Amino acid sequence: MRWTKYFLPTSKEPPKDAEIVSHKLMSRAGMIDKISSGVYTYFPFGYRALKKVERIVREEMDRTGAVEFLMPALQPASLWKESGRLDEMGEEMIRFTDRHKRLMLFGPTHEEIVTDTVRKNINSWKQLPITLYQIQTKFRDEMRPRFGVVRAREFLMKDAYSFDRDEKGLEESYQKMRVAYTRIFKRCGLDCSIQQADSGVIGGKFSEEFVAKGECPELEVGHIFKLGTKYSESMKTFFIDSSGKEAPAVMGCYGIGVSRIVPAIIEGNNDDRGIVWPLSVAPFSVLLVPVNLENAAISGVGEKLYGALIDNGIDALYDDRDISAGMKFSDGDLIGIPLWAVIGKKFTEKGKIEIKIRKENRFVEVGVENATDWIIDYINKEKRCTTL
RNA sequence: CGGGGCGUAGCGCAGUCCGGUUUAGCGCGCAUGGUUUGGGACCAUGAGGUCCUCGGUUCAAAUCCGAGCGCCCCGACCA
Repeated sequence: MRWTKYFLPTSKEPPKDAEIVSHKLMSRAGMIDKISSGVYTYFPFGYRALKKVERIVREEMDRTGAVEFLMPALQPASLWKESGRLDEMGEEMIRFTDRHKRLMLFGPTHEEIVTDTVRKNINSWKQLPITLYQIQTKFRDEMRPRFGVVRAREFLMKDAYSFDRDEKGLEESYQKMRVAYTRIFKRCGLDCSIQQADSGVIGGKFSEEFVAKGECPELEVGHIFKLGTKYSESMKTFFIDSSGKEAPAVMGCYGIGVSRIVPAIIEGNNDDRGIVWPLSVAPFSVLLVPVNLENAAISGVGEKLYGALIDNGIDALYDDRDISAGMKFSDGDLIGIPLWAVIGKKFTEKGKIEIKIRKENRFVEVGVENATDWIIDYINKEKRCTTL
């Protein structure tokens, strides 16, 4: 991507309402833009980070054998009446009456829908166990949104629901998810602890939450629940077991605040100059910095290197703006791309590209012809470390 | 939802107490021209405003009064 063709508005000053470092940096680095209290637009740079996280989540969920699908954000209140949660959820749930005077809501979570799906389509023990998941926008009318996208009223969530024949099966499904969660957060560069938690409105008998470390008092980035038969009993989700008797499916549900992971990563990966992305979730892997575009030799090599990186499938951002070197470096630090390839002084003096490793603040000089290979090697090496 | 604060150019703010030299300013950003080009450069010129909205007081309102809307902070709440 060429910076001049991209939409990446950076700024020196954080917005006045930003309190925590991740919120300040996400705003300054042109990742998000507040539209209303707790409601944000993801700008392209922020959206890329979100998609990187989403991909890791998806890969790890698929690895457990969970099956991806998509439920509606818009839901009829009637299903919630059935489960008994219509009154329980209160004002946090965004409700409205449609033109037919039917009470509708924007889903804050999806136990009711998925339970309905399973009761209509699964009736034998042979079809179990199954775990379904989706990555979708959730709506919660938080009393007090804050910390940027950390506690928003509209946010992206991965929610998974397991259905088992019995308690033993639930235990297995639950443990699979627990392992997957650990892998997901590790791959995202998050340092998480697992704590036993209150199950709240979701209910069930046991739950654990994954809490990311950082100055931010929130997060919690994931929460897994053993629901048991709370929903399957109230919503009559029964199957015929191997002895021919009717039994309620034993459920678990597992949430990850996908959009919350992004600020959590930044909380743990920044310095006084800006974000320091882990390679696994960085919006771009490489930042290409030609120091002076009016120097034909520099811009020539810049173009060549950019082309070579793109041809090799490396997601590179080419800073082709005609601005001072200082500005490029400052913006580069702010947006925190892991690898930089600087074409400047060392190039005009001795034909070397300077590769900066952002997190180590270390420079490596590489000959022009070796730069692409060096970068590819580095990226592959890092990938091996973080894929486990 | 209780308590507090704020709303003036794209962003950050001063001016509001004490109404009138204010043509409503400053910094950043933006545009044009020139000098620059390894850590947010400099000079010159310029564009950009329903002073949150509505109503009231007054000869006169960004400034005083009332209502509304929006945003933030503290608390309570939060799969």
